[in-house]
Amino acid sequence: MSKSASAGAQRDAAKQESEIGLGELENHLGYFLRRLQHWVFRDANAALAAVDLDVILYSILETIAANPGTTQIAVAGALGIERARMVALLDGLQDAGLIVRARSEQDRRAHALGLTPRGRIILKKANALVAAHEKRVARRLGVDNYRRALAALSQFETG
Amino acid sequence: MSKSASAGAQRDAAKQESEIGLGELENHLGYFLRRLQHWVFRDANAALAAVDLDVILYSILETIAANPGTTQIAVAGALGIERARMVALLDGLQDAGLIVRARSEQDRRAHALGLTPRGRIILKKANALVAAHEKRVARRLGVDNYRRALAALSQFETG
DNA sequence: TATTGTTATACTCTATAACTATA
DNA sequence: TATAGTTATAGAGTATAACAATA
Repeated sequence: MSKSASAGAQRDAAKQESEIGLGELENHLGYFLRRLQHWVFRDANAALAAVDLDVILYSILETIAANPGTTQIAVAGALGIERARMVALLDGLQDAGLIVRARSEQDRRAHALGLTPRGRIILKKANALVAAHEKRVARRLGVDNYRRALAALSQFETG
Repeated sequence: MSKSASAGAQRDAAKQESEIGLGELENHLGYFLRRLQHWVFRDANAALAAVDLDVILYSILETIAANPGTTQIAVAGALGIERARMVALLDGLQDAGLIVRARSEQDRRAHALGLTPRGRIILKKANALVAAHEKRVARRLGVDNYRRALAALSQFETG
């Protein structure tokens, strides 16, 4: 017998998946991107829950850390988030005491973003969790495939 | 001057992106997966709009074509879609006259899914549009990177 | 006039729970 | 008891449009 109903259901689902063909989808990068991303984000979000973050919030913190004093628009552009959505996300990070929004001196329309000391501590913990997650991804994909995928995908230019 | 306000805005956004660093994100596959997937899905959806489909609906049609008589659960499992959501998606395809739901003879709880003649015609057109899209992805990523990415990502096992 | 941050709205997607008919 | 399909609902994400302050 299986360890639990949920484990059994997962196994059955996997079995059914393997019995079904994908047709043309086998030749489409988008299908595999979506499939892998689904797993990667679930694993990363589960890991980051330990510091009350998710992938999006972590990415925002990391981007601010790498670009202190940057603006909401710049972070939104780098991460592909709508600037309208950034507001609520940054509100949350601010309420949690992880970031500060200061008036920019060069352009008083803009907010200069920065991490608080607490933000730096949480980000450091998050980076350790994400590094462990990244190792799981590499192991799951196969270390060689992981390296190839990272090398190939990182050369894609947005625009 | 730029060709239009929109083109100018895009260029400016790209410029700002290139001026911002990504920190640890540069080492994370998930970041690049999301970035590429964003572009790929937008391009594919734009292409499929010509036959009134999007990436999800196209994937469902292709999966049914590759597995005639398959069930809603099996398609949902293969594509990572919730079975609750499949209902409305299949309703749309059925209303458009592209698929049929028949009672399965082996298990009268299940629907045996199939394409209508019109569904086959539309899918054929969609496959041509998607093939052209796939070439754009390959050109944009670089043909070698594209091949490496497809080879690496396709070896990921879900479950 | 254009841009930054903000608010608001509508639509889509995700995650659940519960119901029905079957098994 | 469990599963296939369905309905309903709440939360998150996406896409837009509009406004105030500022450039």
